[in-house]
Formats: sequence, C-alpha cells, structure tokens
Amino acid sequence: MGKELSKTYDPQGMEDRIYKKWLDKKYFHAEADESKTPFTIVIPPPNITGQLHMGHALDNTMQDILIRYKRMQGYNALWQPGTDHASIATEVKIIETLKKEGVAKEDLGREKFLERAWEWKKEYGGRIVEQLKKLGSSCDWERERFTMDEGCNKAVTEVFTKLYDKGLIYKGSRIINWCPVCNTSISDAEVEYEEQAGHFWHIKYPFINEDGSVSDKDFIEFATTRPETMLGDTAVAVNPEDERYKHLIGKKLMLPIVNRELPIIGDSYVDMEFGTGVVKITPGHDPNDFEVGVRHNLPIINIMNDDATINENGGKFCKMDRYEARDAIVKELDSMGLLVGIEEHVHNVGTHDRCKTTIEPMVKKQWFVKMDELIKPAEEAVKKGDIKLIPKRMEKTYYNWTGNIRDWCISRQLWWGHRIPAYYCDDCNETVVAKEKPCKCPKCGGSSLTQDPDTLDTWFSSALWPFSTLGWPEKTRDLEYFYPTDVLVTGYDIIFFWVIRMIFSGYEQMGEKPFKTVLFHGLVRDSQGRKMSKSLGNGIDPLEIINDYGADALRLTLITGNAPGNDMRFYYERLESNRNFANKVWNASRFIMMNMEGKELYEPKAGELLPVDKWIISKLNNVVKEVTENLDKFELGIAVSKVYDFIWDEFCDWYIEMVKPRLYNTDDQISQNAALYTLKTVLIDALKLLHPYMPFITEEIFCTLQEEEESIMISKWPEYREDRNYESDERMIEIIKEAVRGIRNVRTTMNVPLSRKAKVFVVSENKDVLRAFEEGKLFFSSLASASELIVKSDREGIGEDAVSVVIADANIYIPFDELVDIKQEIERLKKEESRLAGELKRSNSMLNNEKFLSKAPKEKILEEKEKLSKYEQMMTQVKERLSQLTKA
RNA sequence: GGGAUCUUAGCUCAGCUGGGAGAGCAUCUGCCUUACAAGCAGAGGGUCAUAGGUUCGAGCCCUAUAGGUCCCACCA
Repeated sequence: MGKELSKTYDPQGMEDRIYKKWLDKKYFHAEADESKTPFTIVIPPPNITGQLHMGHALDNTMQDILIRYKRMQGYNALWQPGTDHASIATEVKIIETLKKEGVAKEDLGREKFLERAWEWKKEYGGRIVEQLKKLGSSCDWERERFTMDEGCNKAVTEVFTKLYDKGLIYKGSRIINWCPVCNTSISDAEVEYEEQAGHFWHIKYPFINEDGSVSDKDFIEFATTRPETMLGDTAVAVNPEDERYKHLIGKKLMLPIVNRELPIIGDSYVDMEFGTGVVKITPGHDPNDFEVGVRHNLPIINIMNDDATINENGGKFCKMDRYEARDAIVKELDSMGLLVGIEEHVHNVGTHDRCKTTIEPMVKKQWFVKMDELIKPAEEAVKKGDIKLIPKRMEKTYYNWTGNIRDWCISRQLWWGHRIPAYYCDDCNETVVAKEKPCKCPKCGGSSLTQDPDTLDTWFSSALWPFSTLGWPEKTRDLEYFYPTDVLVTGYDIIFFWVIRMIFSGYEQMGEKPFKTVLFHGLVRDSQGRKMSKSLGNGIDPLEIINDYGADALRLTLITGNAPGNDMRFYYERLESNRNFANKVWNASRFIMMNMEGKELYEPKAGELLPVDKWIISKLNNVVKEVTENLDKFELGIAVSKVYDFIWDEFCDWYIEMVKPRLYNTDDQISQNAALYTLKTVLIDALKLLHPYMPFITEEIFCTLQEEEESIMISKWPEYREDRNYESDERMIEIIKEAVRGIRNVRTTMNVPLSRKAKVFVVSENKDVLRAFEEGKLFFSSLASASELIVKSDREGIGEDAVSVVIADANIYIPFDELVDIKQEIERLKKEESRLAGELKRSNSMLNNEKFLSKAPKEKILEEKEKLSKYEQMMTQVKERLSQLTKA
C-alpha cells in the first residue's frame, strides 16, 4: 500500500485532476457497438450566451447520475453534448456590444454582423462547456455539437423543405406577436402574460343616419383598454342573441377622428355579460378581432410601424409612439364629447419573455408550421405510454398544449440563426423552397432570385436535436444504434418550447419517438423561495459553490430532499451537511486504509466471518437491491439517501465501532482479517453505489484503496446476491444494538460518565440470544462502557439495586454500586411501564377486533401477534422489576 | 374561466402501490473515546390545514372549505 489519502478532505485540486484523468482515458466516449446495449441521453443544449446556473447544475447532475449508473451496469452509455445558438439571445448580446462601439446592426450589414456573431461564439460559446466539466459531467465531448454546425444546418434545411413539400409549412398573412424592441415576430409560447394596472376607457361612436349624416344624439357605447387601436377599427360587434342590440346589426357608425364608416356586425364572440356588450373590432391589432375579421370579411388596417409608432394610416398621430398616441386620442375624444368615462382596470398584458416589452399583435406575412396533423402522433405517444413522463402529472400539462395547439410561427426577423431556405424570383415573384439556391426561376426562367431574409425560431433546430446530433439526415450507424434515446432530463418550464416539439419532430422525421422517458425537474430557488434572477441579484453561482465545497457536495445537495418535479430551495446548511458527509466518507476510508497498512488480506474461509460481519454484508446487500430499484424508477433522491444512511449510520457508527477491538487485537489474525476484509469489500460496494452522485471523492478513494484498479467509473455496479442474505445474524445484531442503546440511554439519564465502567449482566432464557451476547461481548466495553459482560440464564447473584434495561428478548442489569437512586429508577421503570401499556392497549384492541381479524391480510395479523407477545414479555419483566424495587 | 400542486417538528422538506410519523438544520445535555468537533452519545419537539366520507385500518384514497404557489386561456 503505497498511496494514502491526505489527512483532510479537500475537494479543491482533486476534482480537476480526476476529471482530466477521465478525459485522458476516454471513459466518456461511446462508439456504436452491437454487442452491447446502448443507453443514450442527449443534453438539453445550453445557450452559448449562457453561464452555468443552478438550473443547469441540477439538470446535468441528474443526467450524469443516470449515465454513470448505466455505464457501470455495463450499458454502452452515451451522453451526447452540445450547445444552442440561441438566436435571439445571442443577437441581442451582439447588438449590445455593437452599441458600445456606437454601431447599429444595420450599419454593419448582415454579413459583417454574422462574422461578429461567429467570433463571439468562438470566444464565449465554450465557456459553459468548461463549466459543465467542473460539475463532473461525463459527456462524450468528442461528439460535441452545435445547433448551427454543418450537420444541424443540413437537418434544418431537410426538415424545412420536406415539411414545405408536404404542405405542412406555409407562408401566410396572419396575426402574430410582434416585439417592437427586438424587432421580430415571436411564437405564442414566447409571450408571457403579466397582470398590469390599466384603464378602461368608455367611449361612444355616433350612428350614421339614413340620409348619410352623422347623428349628434344617437351613439353606441363600449369600453377599451387600448383606445389608440381605434385608428384601425373596421367594425363594431354585438352578440346576435343580444336583445338590446340585435336590431342594430347592419347599421352604420362613424369612426371619429378618422371618419371611417363602420358596420355593426353580429358575432357570438361578444360576451353579453361583459361591459356594455359592445366591442370595437380592430382586426389588425388584436388576435380575437382578427378572427372576427376573417369571419366577416373585414378590412385589415395596420396602423403601426415595426417600432410601435403610429404609421401613416394614423393620420395626424403618425410617428407618435403607441402610448403617446393613446393619450392624444383620449384627449381628442374627450374634447369631442365622445369620452364617457375612465375606469381603473387590472388586465393581463402580453410581454416578450426575453425583454419584457409589451408585445404588439400585428398582421404580417410569416412562415408557419401547420400543427393539427403533426401533433396527433405526439399526443398518442404519451396516451399509449410509448413515452413516459415523470412525474405523471406532467401529462396533463402536455395534453393541455396538444389539445389547444395553434400553428407555430417559425420565422424571425433576425440574422443570427438558420436562414429560411425560400427564394423569391425577382422577376415574377415566384416562391421556391429548396435545399440549395436555384439557378433560375422554375416558373419564368428568370435568373435572379433572392433568399428570404428571415431566420428560423431557435427551437426549430432544437426540435431536431435528438436525431440531428446522431447524424440525421444521413443514415448513420450511430443513428441506427443510439436512436431512440432513452431519457430526456429537463425542466418543466420548457415542456412547450422543446419537449413537445422534439416529440412531434421525432415521429415525423424518424417515424419513431425521440426518447422513451422524460424526467422533469423543478426550479432551484433561493432560500426564501424566490426565483434566482439577475435583476434580484439573488443568484447563487454553482462555480463558487464548487470552489468552496466541492462538486460532490453540490451534486448531492441538488439531488436530495425534494420530490421529483418539485421546485427546491437552495440552503447553505444543506450544502454544508453534505460536505460533512463527504468528509465522513473520506475519514472512514482513511481509517480502514490505516488499518490495512502492511497486511495481506485474504477472502475469509467458511466460518471465519463473525455474525457482525455477516450483518453488515447482509445490510449492504439489501441497500444494493433497493438502490438499484429506486434508480430504475428514476427515484434519484430516495436512492442516494439510502446510501447516505447506510454509510453513516450502519457502517460508520455501528460496524466500524463494533469491529475496532478486533482490529487492535493482534492475537487473533483470523478475526482481524475477517473484519478488515469485510470493511474493505463493504466500503468498495458502498463507494460504487455513491459514485454516480459523488464521482470525484469516490474515485479518489477507490483508486487509493486498490492501486490495481483503474477507475471506479468503469467498475461493475454491485448486484443483489441471495447468498449474502444473513437474516438470523441480522436479527441477533439488532438485539445487541438495542441493548447497547438501552445501556447508553440509562447511563445518560443517570448521569454516569463514560469513565465510570460498570459490569453488565444479561439475563435471557433464549439460547440464541445468550449466544449472540456471548459472541458480542467485545462490543460492550467500547460501545457501552462495560467493564465486563456476564451472560446468564437467571438473575441469581445480581444485586437488587442494579439498574435494569428491558429489551424484547433479554433483561439487562447494571449494578452501579453506590450511585443508584432507587426512586429515580422506579420513576424510569414506571415511564417504561406506561409506554408499554399504551402499546399493549393498541395491539390488543386490534387483535380483539373481529373485523380486523377477518379482513386484514394474514401477514399483518401475524405481525401484530408477534408484537403483542413481545410487549407482553417486556411488560412482565418491567412489572417484576418494579415489585422487587418497591419491596426493597 | 380551466388545470396542476402544496399545506407534516422551530425552519426547509422526505414519506413509493393505505398497516405503528422521518431526515437535515436549529434547540437542550454530556463527551477533545488514538478515522472524523466538518465529530460521537443521548434528549425534547408533530390532533400530518379544516370538516365530512370510504375502509377492519387514512399523512396517503374520495368530497367540500380555507390559504399559498404555478401553468394555460385572455373578457374587448
């Protein structure tokens, strides 16, 4: 044994060294190999603009745990990494940097701008990847991809042209969400509704009389939250069922200021109960009004420029900002006597999720994906259980979207992204969608074609990620072998943006699901439950945490103490306690290695293992079974807490302590070897169980403990073995633990210092129990400060004034000589008596209940009977003891 | 308006298909026992939100109520 562990656990330095070793050894790399079963995870590609935050840390820890677990189980585990170009986020970043130089995007021009963007990507795109490595992520970095690399670009063009040819992508004038700051359209999913205090302006429009004159006494009144849109009004609507108004349908109104004739139309969209039951219709700037307009063939008037100032259709308000125009229009209506009143009103305003600007609905020519057919197999897949969502409740959220899907607006007026492969003939305006720019127009033969300037929604390429990263559209061996992937791990917040779109894209392009299971996690919040955000400044930097506490402690903290899919709060206290756990593992290992120093261990021969050795082996065996089951059910937190408890409670606090006397006794080499061998083998398996969660510390210990081993990450995952089940030994050791606990308890209540040793008598009629204590004699001096343990079948010769501890199968007496306070002892026993009386009452009432006896399962009844007899036995002992004491 | 979810110890949360309430931190009491004070041993602390129901049996299943969080819809 040449190497040893440093005196204290210090993750710093160790982690980088180990990660480098893994990389050098290429342990993360996976190759298609038909002799092995693949297990594949594709990473949710982080944005190249991103910095590692706690959400990433959680997401990637979960993936790494699954990958490492499966790899150890012998699967050909591939964790496919990569990054996302994040079109809008990146474009905004570049514009910001340009702004500092005093340059506008348009001044630079498209080509130069893209050059800058690529430079930016080169410089910062790798940052997050390096940060993921700090976390211990075992991604196959040789396969790192980028959503705008050659292969992904090809996939995007392929999908676009295919969908276009099938009629599933179309270009059309529809009402879309426009961000006046980012100057682009956005999809419905990118709109975030925010409750805002606003106003309800009550306004009236005058009727046009039969003779064509504008009435000065007949008006129709309604309310609006956005009076400026009146500039684009092309009708006023009432509900055709509405008795108050239905006779007015067909009549004409005069739109004030603009002086446009408006028809009164009837449409069931109008809610009779709400407001005055009259709605002004602005098809150009309201999605609902747009629908009404389509039904009634109303003209669409766009009153705004792209920056949300009023355009020439707004007459004298032209060039005013939308809010400026609002004030001006209200003022003018008021002066005309058409403003009836103003009311406070709280309403939801759609904002752009990225920049929080209030979006402006506008009618524009954009590209859309037709969703109604595409979504069907995606919905089916989850319904049939072909794709499993964990936790299951996410299915409802999923159906909520699939059931109400609208066509997906995919074109963006941005430069950074996949440019739409559509070309327009400069001569005849024909549209050609093709993978390559055509040489001439197929319609008129003109040779001058211009590509559509728009780019695609960033999620268009991420939707293809599970197969584009494996080589699609080429029919690669990787694709054949690793697809469909096994698990997708992601936050529930992007189920609509990403998960659903990957699913329908997988079925459409591959004819097969992209993954079998989706494992959702929640948000990591601060200790007060708030979202971590830049503006609040409450974000906790994972890299700082890794630096101070180690990646292992961070990983454990993120995985434990919360249910799947729930949000969690980040607490330094928990981080610290997990760091302490790492320290515990470290020191226990150090202790074992110290004792192994200079010894040649051999596998104990039959009969050489003592009951306590078999007990811990048996315990471990069960933990192996349970942890494996939990992991297979994706119960990551439950699994590791079992390992945690096993290592700390059973292994460190009991087994190591119980075994110490044997380690220090050089007279019995056989027993010493058995103990050391057990210590070592149990530790190794425990480390393996822990490795997916705490990869660094387990690797360091594993390799120091056995220099012949190369790495724990390629070692074999422990398996449950029937021959390692020692039930009777387990039972006996549990009795001894109970006795030790009882003695300790009595000692503290009686204030007996550890230094004062005392004799301990064990009296039992059960031969097995007596033998167990006989064999366990050694434990009692170190664990219970016993000077001597005397095992007897009767209580003869034990002083009347001894303190007694009653456990199920034995009576334990401790004669403390002069310090026993009989009164206190009676008190203590009486407390015990009343506790037992309660138990007996409960147990008896159950067993006397005929319905329980007739309906409960047999095992339950048997179990209860055993409990009853145990308590009865203990009660007799306590009563006996009490009567002795009260007599004396 | 629709839906999800939560309410368990002082705090933060576990509690898998119903069968005697758990953890970490905090608190209190002893211990520097030669792996670990980032530790060891012991203790206190809960009508599992409320009210009903199903059941031999409910923290867990059902219904209603109250309060919190979130998502979707968008009534102008």
